[in-house]
Amino acid sequence: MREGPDIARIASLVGDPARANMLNALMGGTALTASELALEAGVSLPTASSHLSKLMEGGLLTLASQGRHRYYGLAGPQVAGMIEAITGVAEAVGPKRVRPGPRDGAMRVARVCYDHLAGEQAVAMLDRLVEKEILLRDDKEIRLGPSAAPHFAAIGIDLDAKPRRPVCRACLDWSVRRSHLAGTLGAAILDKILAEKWARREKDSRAVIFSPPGKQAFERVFLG
Amino acid sequence: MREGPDIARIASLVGDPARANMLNALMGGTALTASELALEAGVSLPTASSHLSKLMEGGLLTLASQGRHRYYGLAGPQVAGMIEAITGVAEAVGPKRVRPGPRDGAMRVARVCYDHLAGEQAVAMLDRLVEKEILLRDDKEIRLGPSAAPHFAAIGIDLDAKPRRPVCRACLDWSVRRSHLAGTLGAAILDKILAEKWARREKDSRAVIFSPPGKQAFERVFLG
DNA sequence: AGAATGCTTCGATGAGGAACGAACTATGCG
DNA sequence: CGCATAGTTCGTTCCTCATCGAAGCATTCT
Repeated sequence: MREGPDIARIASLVGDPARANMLNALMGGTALTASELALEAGVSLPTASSHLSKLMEGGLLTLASQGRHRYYGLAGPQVAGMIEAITGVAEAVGPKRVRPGPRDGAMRVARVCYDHLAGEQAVAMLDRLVEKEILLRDDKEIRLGPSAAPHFAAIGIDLDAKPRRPVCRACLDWSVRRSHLAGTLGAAILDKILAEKWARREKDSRAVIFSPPGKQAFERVFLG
Repeated sequence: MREGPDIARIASLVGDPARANMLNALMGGTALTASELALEAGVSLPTASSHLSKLMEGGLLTLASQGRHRYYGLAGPQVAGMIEAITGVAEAVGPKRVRPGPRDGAMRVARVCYDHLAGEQAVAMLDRLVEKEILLRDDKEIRLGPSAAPHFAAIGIDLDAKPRRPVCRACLDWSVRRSHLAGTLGAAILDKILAEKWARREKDSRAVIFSPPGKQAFERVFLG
């Protein structure tokens, strides 16, 4: 019985289904609030809170308090790498799905990441907005371009009427490995997509399904 | 509550102290019997047996029956990589020892990861092999370059005489946070290092200690 | 200030699972 | 054959820990 780093302690933190679901959700790269993580894990808020404090104590999470919101995020790339490694083993060992189910395909195309759109559609949209210089990206930051306010106003999105959360944020997309648009603007765009009924959210999933006319409309407005 | 690979199941297998000790012991690369693992984990034989069947069922171990002995070993490099990743997080998160003891120093330089070499030496070796284009790395995959076969043949490593395990694999090194070489090639190189007596294995540890002339020889062959 | 929201703590309940001793199976040795 | 060694299975005991409802803080909105 040798003494080493307490690997069992770390592994058992990930070994609870509720906590595993939370960590999995955080693999998207965005920090999430306790209630979102509770929903994600399928447990009540008190239970989630208990799990979160354990994960914090275990050093797997970081906490950013913003007013009455508390955003939990993965503690770092090393933790993310560990989750990825465990996921890899679980996939290799688990029932080998011959075909990646349709839900997985839909998730890759478009899904909800916290409160904004993620997936191939979202990455394409950000690319196009930057290309048209409506948004400007320096390094890893995204800022509004001069034509941003009128452009979004024309679509029905008012950039000024937003709370103090950052308007633009880059959020790393796990399926495409590139950034998509987060922040209040990202959230407002997702709101519009759902309000216009261009797409609907799959029940009990983060997948977002565009209707054929909805997809056309979306592409006309944001990719045109 | 999404459905994915059952990461909690795998993690909880590692999350029990007794099982974690067993897996840790198997990271040495040699297969061990149930009684040895019981001793290693500090539990009774029946308890160990129960744990071992769970690990088997979870697909983390392989079993080789030889007469009345049953040798348990890690199921593959992927599992070893996962254990390393978890160990890395545990070390990073655990009580930060101000001074990394001498054994830790040796571990950082060179150690056994399942059946191949890890640590700074191993990372440097992979870097050099890629630099010389003997190996090619695309994204996260490593493949043999055109000159690989003759190069390794000259050293006495036959790349064709290998089973169906992948020849090259990247394995994330927790101490350096970069990849080293796993797969059958990684295993063959470790074999050679030990066979040539360039280095010896520390008793009851995964540390690998190079002798001064052995280190020179290793660097001439693999870093030259 | 008061109300509403987001989150944590407390307390009670319950289920899963880790542990071991004893009994059982299998292989090897004289 | 019997005896010893290696390992698994069974049954029981026990304890941890996940879970939730209710109540308690904290922060923001009106």
